Amino acid sequence: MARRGETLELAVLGLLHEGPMHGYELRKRLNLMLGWGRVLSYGSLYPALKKMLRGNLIKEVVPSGPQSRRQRIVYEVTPQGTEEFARMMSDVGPSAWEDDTFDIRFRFFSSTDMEIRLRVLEGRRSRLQERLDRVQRELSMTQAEVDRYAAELQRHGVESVEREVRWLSDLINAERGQGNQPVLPVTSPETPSTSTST
Amino acid sequence: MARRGETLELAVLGLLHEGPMHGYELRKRLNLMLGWGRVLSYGSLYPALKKMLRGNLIKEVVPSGPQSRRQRIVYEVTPQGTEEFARMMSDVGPSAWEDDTFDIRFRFFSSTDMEIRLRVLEGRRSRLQERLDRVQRELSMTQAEVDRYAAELQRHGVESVEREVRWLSDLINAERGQGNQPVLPVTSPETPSTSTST
DNA sequence: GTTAGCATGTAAGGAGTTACATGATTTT
DNA sequence: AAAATCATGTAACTCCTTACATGCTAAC
Repeated sequence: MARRGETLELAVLGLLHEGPMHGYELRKRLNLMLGWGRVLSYGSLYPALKKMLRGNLIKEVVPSGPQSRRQRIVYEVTPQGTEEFARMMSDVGPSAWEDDTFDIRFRFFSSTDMEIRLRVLEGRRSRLQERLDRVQRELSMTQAEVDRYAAELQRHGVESVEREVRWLSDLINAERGQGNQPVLPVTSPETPSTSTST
Repeated sequence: MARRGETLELAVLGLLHEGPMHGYELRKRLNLMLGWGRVLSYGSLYPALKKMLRGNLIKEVVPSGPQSRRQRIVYEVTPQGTEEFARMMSDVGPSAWEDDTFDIRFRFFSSTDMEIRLRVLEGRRSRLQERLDRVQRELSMTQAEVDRYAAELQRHGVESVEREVRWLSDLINAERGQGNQPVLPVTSPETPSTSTST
């Protein structure tokens, strides 16, 4: 059911699976992936880490060297953490193709199997398709007086979403054709606007 | 200084300037513009309307017809509301080119003059450019082991932001060349990836 | 040795969601 | 007349940010 707030946990567990890290470092990496603009504050991160410590998902690493270079607290994943991460990744509910969550799941796709990946990609795609349909429908009703800038914003928005749909479709094909072709997914030099008229 | 939370107020005032509306209707329109996926809950909207009522930014409209078709409460903007809206729109601070806020400001660009519009567009553009630079810089450092999916996500992200930068540039040019050309801004069939190497 | 930036943390508060609760109007 | 959906509202809670507070370590 993926309660809200698992997003950060998922991201942290994913990153820690790539190696032990301290909070400050985690934040830097999270900021690179989280929503492309947002920055995560310490006020969110540290309490979350504390909570995960209490839940035994992660544990503090005792630095092996003699002089410990104390102060920074390095975390690593516990077996329970690994289990929980796997559970979260394979728990494909509607929230998995939400804007925020999708990126994080995608980022850690290597940790799941193709079946899950396909379900997430396809879920995301139909979610976007729904949005397009909804806007298109809504647009044909309000048609009357349209502000110039409002219209331009709609146009650009629709185009962006259509673009992401194409991206997802390419990825889905790549996953399906996996084994035959080189799996480097796409980088198509922009599909030349395959008529998207109503 | 645009305190956070003015976003919704701005959107509501903007919409109400296009005509009186009741809350339910407002929500529908807000959902079409707000963040392209998010839906605004009543738990946000109605308290916000109450607050704006108290602040005299909007007022209830007494339905003119004889049988009032009661139940829905139609709002319209007060002179103070118009004033406040103008103030907000011309208050161009860093928050004006934040993801959420930018779209709403753009949506109501018709209500401001070119000077403001240009400042918002240019601000947004440099904000995006900063992001790109930051990622590019960060990317050259972490270069080591890159996960396939992580890399693909980065690639797609960078491409999307670059795309938006081009869009903004076109709009800026359209604003500047305003009066000469027909101002319908662009719809360029995808600039063929002008090398964005370091 | 002092400034700059690394590193961790907490408390208060904002903005919005969920869930709940209710009643009117339109459709079937 | 029942069901659907329009329409408004409130209370509790969640997630996150801001602002504050503190100490270590590296550079100059």
